[in-house]
Amino acid sequence: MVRAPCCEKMGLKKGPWAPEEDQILISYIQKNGHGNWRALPKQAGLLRCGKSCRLRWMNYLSPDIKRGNFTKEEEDNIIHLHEILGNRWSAIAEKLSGRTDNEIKNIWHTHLKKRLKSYQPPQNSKRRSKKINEINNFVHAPNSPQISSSEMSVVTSDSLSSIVFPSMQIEDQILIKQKEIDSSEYFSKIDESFWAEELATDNNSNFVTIMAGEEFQSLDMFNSTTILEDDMDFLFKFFIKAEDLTELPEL
DNA sequence: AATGAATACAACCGCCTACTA
DNA sequence: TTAGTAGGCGGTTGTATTCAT
Repeated sequence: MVRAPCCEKMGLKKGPWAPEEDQILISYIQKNGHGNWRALPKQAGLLRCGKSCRLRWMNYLSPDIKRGNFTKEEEDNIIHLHEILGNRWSAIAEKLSGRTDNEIKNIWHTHLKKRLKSYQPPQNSKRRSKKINEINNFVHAPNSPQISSSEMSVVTSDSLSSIVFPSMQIEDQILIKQKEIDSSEYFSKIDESFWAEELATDNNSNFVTIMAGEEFQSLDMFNSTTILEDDMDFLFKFFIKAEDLTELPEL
């Protein structure tokens, strides 16, 4: 099947939008809405293709769009969501009201990527692989310890309560969490010398609980008890974030 | 002041998916 | 079931602006 080009007709305008074109588009949509983007330019009297109109409205003209510079909080939100969602810009945009996927994509490429340059996850380290094996072996051991109710109460009653409720999606947990910490501080601190001391599973709820010193943090993130390399990346970063709240010793 | 490099961001391109006839 | 279409998405490009020399 051959897809027809967006702008079949010759003479349709491309490039930056003129203020007059913006005004025509705004007026038309305010009056008639935008049910059919393909038909819209003809009905509105614009020499643009429907796709171009849609893009202009969605990314620039819509009244729902928040203009102006990104706040520090918004930038932190993007960084954390990108850790979870990757380059799914529209999914990230859904979590940031008033910001478009295009805008978020742009700010990622121009600002935020650089901010994270200092953080390099320990990809191929022997220590890292060994630790993952240890953890997986531990998790699958028939006599894996169970989380006691007293341990769980520690998890859910202190400052970490917002990130451990099993009914919440992990993205929501992060969204709450990210409001409380400053990402620029901890990314530079990460190195592979910092790991959980022990790990235990709750077989009933698929919880993974990391124990470090006197503190316990629980992550409702695995549907299976196998910890994969990718999970570990996430777990690693997540744990570092949790560290900010629990005041673990300096690295 | 001139100019080349770097940056910012709006807009486009092409692919994918959902929907419909 | 299949072909065609519209809308949505992520990657990329083009151009205006800012910065550095």
